[in-house]
Order: sequence, then C-alpha cells, then structure tokens
Amino acid sequence: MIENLVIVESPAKARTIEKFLGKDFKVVSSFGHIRDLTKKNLGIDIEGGFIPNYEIPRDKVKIVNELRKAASEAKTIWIASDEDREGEAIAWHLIEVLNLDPSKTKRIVFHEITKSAIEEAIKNPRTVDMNLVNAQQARRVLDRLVGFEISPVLWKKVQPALSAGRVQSVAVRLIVEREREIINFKPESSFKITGIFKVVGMEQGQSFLKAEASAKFHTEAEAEKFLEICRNADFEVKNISVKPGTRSPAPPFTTSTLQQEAYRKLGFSVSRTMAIAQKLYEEGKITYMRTDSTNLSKFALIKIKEVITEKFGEKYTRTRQYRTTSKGAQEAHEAIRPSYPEKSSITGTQAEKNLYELIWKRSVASQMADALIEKTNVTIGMNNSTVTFTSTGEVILFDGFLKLYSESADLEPQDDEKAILPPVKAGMKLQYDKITAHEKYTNPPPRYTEASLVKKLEELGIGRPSTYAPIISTIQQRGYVAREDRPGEKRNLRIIELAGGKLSRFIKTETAGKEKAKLFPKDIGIIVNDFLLDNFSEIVDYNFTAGVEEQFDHIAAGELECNKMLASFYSPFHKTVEKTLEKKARTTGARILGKHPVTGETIMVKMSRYGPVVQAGDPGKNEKPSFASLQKGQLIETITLEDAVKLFSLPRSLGTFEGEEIIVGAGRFGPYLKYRNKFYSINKNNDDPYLINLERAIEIIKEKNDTDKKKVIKEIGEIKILNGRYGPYISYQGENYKIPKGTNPESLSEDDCLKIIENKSKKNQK
DNA sequence: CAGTGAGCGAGCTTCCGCTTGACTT
Repeated sequence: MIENLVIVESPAKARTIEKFLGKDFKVVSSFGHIRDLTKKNLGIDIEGGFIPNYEIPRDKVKIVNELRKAASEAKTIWIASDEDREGEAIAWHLIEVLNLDPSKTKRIVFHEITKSAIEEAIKNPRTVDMNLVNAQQARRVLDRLVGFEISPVLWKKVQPALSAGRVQSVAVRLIVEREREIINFKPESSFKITGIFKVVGMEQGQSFLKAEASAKFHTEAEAEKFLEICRNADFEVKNISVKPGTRSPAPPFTTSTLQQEAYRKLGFSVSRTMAIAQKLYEEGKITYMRTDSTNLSKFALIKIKEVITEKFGEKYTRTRQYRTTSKGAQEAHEAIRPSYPEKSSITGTQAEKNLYELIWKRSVASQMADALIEKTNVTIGMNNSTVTFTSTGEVILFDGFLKLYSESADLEPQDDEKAILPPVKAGMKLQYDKITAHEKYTNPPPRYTEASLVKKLEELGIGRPSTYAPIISTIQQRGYVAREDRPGEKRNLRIIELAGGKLSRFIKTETAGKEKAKLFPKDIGIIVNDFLLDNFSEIVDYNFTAGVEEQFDHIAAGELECNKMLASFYSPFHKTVEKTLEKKARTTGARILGKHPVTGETIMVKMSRYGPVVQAGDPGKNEKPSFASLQKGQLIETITLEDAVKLFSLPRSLGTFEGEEIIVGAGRFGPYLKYRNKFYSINKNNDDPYLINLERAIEIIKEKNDTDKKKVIKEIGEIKILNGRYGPYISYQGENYKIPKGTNPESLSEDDCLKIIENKSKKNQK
C-alpha cells in the first residue's frame, strides 16, 4: 500500500517531483490525455445534446492499466495536471476512467517545480472545476465537428484524403493570401542618393562622413539633374542633434519565440527545435519547452541575478517580471529557461549545445540592465537646394544586456551603417568626395518561413505551443504547401556617380526573389483554400478562433452552457455543410488559357487526379484531349498560354544514337532522357529539356554510363559490390547491405558477402 | 521512379491538444 499517489502529465516532471517529496509519495505520469473522442466515427451524440463519446486510444491502454493499478493501491490520489483548460480536463478524465473515489482524490496545481511550491500545493487541494472541463469539451467537440464535417465535403467536391480544420485551414489561407500579394506586387524603382563628404580643413583622424539625401527620385533623369546640382553646390553642417536612448532585452523564450530565434540564429526547422528541446528537457537541462508564458520563477530570478553579478557585475543586473501578451495564452508553465542558470554550457551534440546556449543567453539577458545608446544625427545643407543629407551615428554608452544577447530581426539587416562620426560642429564646410544615385526596387511582402508562420498564428491566437510544429507538418503532408528554395532572377540596377566633378554611369546586377526554405502554396492548397472561402468563410475567418475562445471563456466562467454554445454554432454550420454537398460540380480550379497557336485547340489548366495538368482539346466537342503535367514551380493560377504550349512539346524524340532513339521528357522527378529503356536524369541547372539537342543528350548518356561503370567494384553472380553515396555496399536481391568498417571491399569473397547478408537478416528477425 | 488523365463503386481518408517512445537508415 502506498500512502500517496501523485499523477502529473509528463514523466520527466514526475521524476523531478518525486525527488522533492518523501518516501510516502509515489509520482507517476499520464503521458498527456488518456481519453479522446472515438476515432472511427464522429464520436458525438448531436441529438442527445452534443454528448462526447470517449474511448481510450490503443497506445494509452497500457498506461491507463498501470495508473489503475497504482490508484487502487494508494490511500490518497493527488491529481497534479496543469492548471489550464486541457490540464483540468485531463484531471477529470483520470477521475472518470480510473473510477477514483472523491473522498480519496484531491486536485492540486503548482506553479513552480520546487519543494516549497509543491508542499504549498498539497496544503491547498481543491476539486475539479467542471466549468473549465466543459470549456475544454466544447473546444474538443467543436474542433471535431469542424474537421469531420468539412473534410468529407472536400473528399466529394475536391479530392480524396484532404482535410480542413479550424487551425490548419487558416494557416494555409495565410500562405495562399501572401502568395497572391506577391503575385500581384509590381516592383517600383527609384533612386536613392548617398554621399561621402570630407570635412574641409580636418586632416587628422576620421574626417569623412557618409550621409543619405532626404529626397528620393523616381526617374533617372531626375536623379541626374540632382547630381548636377550637387556638382555646383556648397555643403555645410547645418545641424547636429544628439539623442540618448535605451534598448531593453527581449523576454525569455516561449515555444513560439524559441522556434523563431532557433530558425533565425541556428537555421533549425520548427520540428528540429522541438526535438532538441525535448531532449534537453528530458535530461533536466531546461524547463518545459511547450509554453506560452514568459514568466520566470522566483528561484530562477534569484539564480540568474547571481550569475549576472558574478560574470558582469552588479550594475548589469535588473530584475524584470514579464507578462504574457499573446492572445489565448494560458500560463500553465514557466518560460523556457535553463534549469540551472549557473550552467552556461552543457555537454551533448553540437545542436544541443547551440540551442541550450541560445536559451541560456536569452534567459540571462532578460534579467540584465538596459543598454544606453547615444544617437547622433548630422544634417548637411546645400546652398542651391532644399534637399538635405543626413548622417547617423550611434555610440553605445553602456552595453547592458547587449553584452550577451541581441534578438535577430525577421527582415534582412538594412544597409544603413551606424558609423562613428567625425567631431563636426554646425557651420563647418564640407566637400563631397563622391555622391551616388543607386537604383532601388521596392520588395513584395516576404513569404512565410515555418517560424514566421508560427509567429503569425500565435498573434491570431490560433494553435497552441504543443501544436505549432504538428500544424506545419500537417499542411505540408496534405500537399497544401511546400517548403522550397527559389534561385531568384537577376536584374540590372542603374547607378550614377558624381566624383571629381564628373558624372559616370554603371550597371550593377542584383538577384531578386531568391528564397530559401520558404512556404509556398501548392495548387491543391489554393483550390481548397478558395473552396473553403467560398463555402465556409466563417471557419477560415482570421477571427473565428478568437470568437469561439471568448465563448469557451464564458463556459469556463459558468456563464454559458456548453451544449447551448455548440448548438448555436452547429445548426447554421451543418446547414452550410448540407447546402455545399448539394451543389453538383466538383472543383478543379479549371482556367481556360486560350487557343493553341498551331492546332487551334482550346487549352485549359486544371487539377487532375494525379496533379495539375494542362489540357488541349475539348472532350465536349468530341476531341480527344491531350495532357501534360505542370512543372515544379508552375501554378494553375499563374501559368500562361505560352508556358502551357511549351509543356506539350514533351516528350519528344531527339534523333537516334547507334541505331536507337533518344527521347526527352519531363516526369514526376524532373526532366529525363530515355535511351534503350534506361532513364538518364537531366540536371535542370545545366540543361533545358526544351532546348537540349542530340549531341548534348549523347554526352549525358555517355557520362552516366561511365560513372555507372565506376560504381561497380565487383560482381559475383547475383551479389554486387557497389560504390554508393555513403561508401561501398553490397546489393543482393534488391536489398542493400552495409560492409563492416575496416574491410577492403575488393577483397571480399562470395562467402564473406553471404555472411554479411545473413547477419543482417538475423538481426531483422530479432 | 520517369504513367496516368474515362467511369463504376467498395472502402478508406479527416479534426485539435495533451504527452512520449517505437520504428528505419
């Protein structure tokens, strides 16, 4: 018989707490929710008043059995799940499923994992808050209704196996709408004027300053005219202003800000960040990584202050308590911080070390003093124009938290350097050294990265810390969006330069639209988004979640009944579902592009069963249509007639080589050559399948055949020893086998190979 | 790996949030 059984949500938390409590306490974990709506069907009795129908998922049966056994052996059961909506529901499900005796069961919450906080919690037990549980059930039922009623509509009206949901559909909408802004964006160019000036008569030290003109010019002629004015101008320092300022550190990490910074500073994807953080948490190195709170415990505040005092001195400390500002935050946990702030580094993989260091720096910096800066603006006037030049300098008077950490910006750093300025005074004469007019283009809004999408969702109050990473992977798995790179396009920039009284012109090139690991919508994502906007605009409204959250709050406060709220949502919603199903047509996103310039057939673009295609010929007019798949990067929304016509030119014959035909085509995996029933990939960076000639094709085939020859080290009957990407390996009956380290692959005999093959088969059986 | 694209119909797909392993190369 155990005296006390404590149930928490996470096993790592259970281990920590067990250490604080005496021998009379056993601490176990529920591993999150133990029950959910039935998986097979809707799992809700709608007519009976939206009664949830729960089941224990297969992977939770074992845990539930263990909990049941432990509970039956304990005198008192303490349920210590998180103090938020989901945590309260977990507590209630535990009581129901384990059939706990109310007189033996106590609900407690603690806000810090320290001995005193836990002891305090045990002194103040309460009962389960059924209003809060009902708010969770309303949330759960509503999400199921939305997801399980709209998704089947998509299967019937768009394509099978698609999905829609309160969260994922809004995430897709954000990406689609951003893409449309980019598609419709028209870059405009203007000329920015910068000058380098020398202070007349100042010979020692720094006597140059760089400044930017207050005016921009829209045309080259205007820019040139202004430079002509500059050529004859007298420049002098008109005004100097010195402004002190401060900068404050960012608050400690939440899940969302950790994901953003790990992406920006370390290049980690959202899922990688979470996997590494999970490991650090399980090893007791950081606090819980799924949180929306920026709060630090008293213990952490004291410890961090000690660390700062020791490392940098007392004047670098400043205790700050942060309030969580994001919508829908529930504050069940602390911010993400090092468990032991005195440890500035850890052992582990490089990635673990880097992420830990990031968390450590951010947490410590959040408790450091403001940085004091002094910003100096020097205004330069001209005697023959009202245009002024401004030079900005910045001096850090006291570095404060900047000594340790500064947050990265989402946008690329601006090129206006904050230079140290020469000691100038008003009235000083200046002489230009060089004045340059640079052509600049305006940029479209940036595409989302995984991390900036999480930031946006959080701002809208959509999704929770535990779901940000899964959302990103769901919308990619469904094929709605893809994370891709784009090489961008070169464009010319005109530059006019005034130096030594002479104007000269240059052309500079820059790459515009280059993208790395950005989220692009795919055709099916655009079609589904437009379908949802047409038929379920309420659900994909950016404020839908905020609206229902408000109602969940009323349920939690006991002011609104769960089934009333659900009924008022469901009756119009379900009518929309039925109305949408009645509409006959399927959505394919079809768009007519025009007539084929040679054959005169109508060319359209649409979504087919296997992906987006262009189609030539109208089956309605008894023409047998021909099809061609769209290429990577092409969209139904933006493809032109010209591009479409080009797609029909593949596959085509290039001619013959040694009596056999070479065919060039574009398949699912990119452009290829087909020769003697073998396929040869064409590297798109080197060759264009639409332009490639016979000569080049033969070259590619010969090259590939040569490398294939080198690939084979040895052939013994069916056994092949090959050179692969990761070194030599054995290929046998369609399976690959690793060669043990230190063996010379050329010396292997048939018997040696068979042994290696047998060994692996044995391992697999175990 | 490098195709397909019609139509029939069975049986399947799907949500969000809370938590970790269990798998493979």
